[in-house]
Amino acid sequence: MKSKNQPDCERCISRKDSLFKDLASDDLCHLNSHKTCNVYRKGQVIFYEGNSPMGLYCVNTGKIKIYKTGSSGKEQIVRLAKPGDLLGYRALIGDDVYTATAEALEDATVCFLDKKNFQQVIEHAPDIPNQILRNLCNELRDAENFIQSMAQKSVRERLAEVLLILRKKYGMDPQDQAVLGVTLTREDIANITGTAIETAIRLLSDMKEEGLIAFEGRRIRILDMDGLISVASLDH
Amino acid sequence: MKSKNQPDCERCISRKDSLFKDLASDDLCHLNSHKTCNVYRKGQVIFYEGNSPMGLYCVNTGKIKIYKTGSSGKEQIVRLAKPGDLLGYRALIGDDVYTATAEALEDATVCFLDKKNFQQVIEHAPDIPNQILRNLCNELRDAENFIQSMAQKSVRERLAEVLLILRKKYGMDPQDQAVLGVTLTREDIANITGTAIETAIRLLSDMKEEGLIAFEGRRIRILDMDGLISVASLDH
DNA sequence: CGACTGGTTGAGTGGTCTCAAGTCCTGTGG
DNA sequence: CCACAGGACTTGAGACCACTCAACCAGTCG
Repeated sequence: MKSKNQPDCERCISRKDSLFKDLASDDLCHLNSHKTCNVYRKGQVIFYEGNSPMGLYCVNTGKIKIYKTGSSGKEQIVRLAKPGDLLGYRALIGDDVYTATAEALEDATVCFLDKKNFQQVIEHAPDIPNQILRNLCNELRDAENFIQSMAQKSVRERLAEVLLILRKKYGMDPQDQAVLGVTLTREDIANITGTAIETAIRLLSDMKEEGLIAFEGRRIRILDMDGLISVASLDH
Repeated sequence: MKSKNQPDCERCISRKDSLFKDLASDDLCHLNSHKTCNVYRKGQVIFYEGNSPMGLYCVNTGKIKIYKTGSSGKEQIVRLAKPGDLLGYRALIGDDVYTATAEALEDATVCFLDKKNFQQVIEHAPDIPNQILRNLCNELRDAENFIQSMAQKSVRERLAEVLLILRKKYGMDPQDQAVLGVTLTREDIANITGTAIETAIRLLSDMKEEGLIAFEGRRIRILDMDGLISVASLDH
């Protein structure tokens, strides 16, 4: 899985979105020389729920899902990651095992920085913990919002909300600004929404009938953003 | 609402459970002289969802619920607090408004430290952000666990889980180690579990019939801990 | 060509919600 | 002291949303 050509952090296009965006040139060099970078094919796992963290992952390219597996075997996706996002720092900082599994939604390159070198990078860039702090605050807010949605909204509302979350997280297709910038299987969509596959399919079809969205293969075109927003919060 | 006798941080019994447990004596003095302490009666609100944070709250005595209000007016309790817990730091650090309301479940004293003094205390005790970081990690983990429960478990399972969470958070009655250390209304229990009041009551009654728990007024006695644990995760 | 994965639709069941009625308890005022 | 009001709690009945099971289709890959 080890890639031959290690990406250069200094030239990394996703770095501008990451915690390391303000790193000085020589610290960046240190980071660069101590990281290892791996390629994961679609469906491969970056780390498993229950395992101990050895370091920090940084997504270079590709999209990742982070999910928990229930006793019945059903996945619940609790977070999504894109280039520039860090993975596994909750367990690392909290001195905990991974409480979820990270899996590539599409072919991805993910850099790895071990615990010791992460500490060293932090010493050179003391603002990084602050940024992680803010990151965690946002994730906690999102998580609590989602708890409320799960508790109080119908599946239809949540499904519309999930489409809006996907848009916010991954943006739109650069070639076509009305098409979601991520393609997921129906199963993944159901596993974010927290519903059965069949229910997700039925409700997506309903939205298609209502002219809110359209399907183009696995891609989803948003036809009526305001309509989606209103379904996500007001109906019921 | 201002209390006459400001509690002394140096003697604060809840401080040993808080972020300030390792503060040096003179820093503690600074903290002490810059905080204000208020008494809230049962049902009174410490801060409201949507408002901007002015500082940090620290629970001295009493129990607090933190909840979000849905469009239908129904509360979803997303967190609980006890003496020693900090409130409002997510919004403060994340430079965000409060995304939930904090309300006293019983008469409570809550200290307040404004933003500026909080910064000063941090400068004197640089380990505090690290502790906040770890705190956030734990809260995020708990929140993600709860998302999974909401998504995949039946109300019955979640209700048993909530009883276990209450036990973990508030412990047992010091007078009687089999009785939960917190008394909530059925409505609050329903609002943590994410269900209707009537459903919560029905399922609690079922558990009583099954000999898992017993009611003593509003207090809940746990008769079969292992049984509860198995209901919380295995049944379905 | 089969096997397999992802997607779709139908039918039936049941868990959970809502509405409604009624009881119990506590505090308050006459 | 009693009557009453109001809040918390309980139970019943009916409706409906969402789940499960099952069958089937379309595309892909070896």
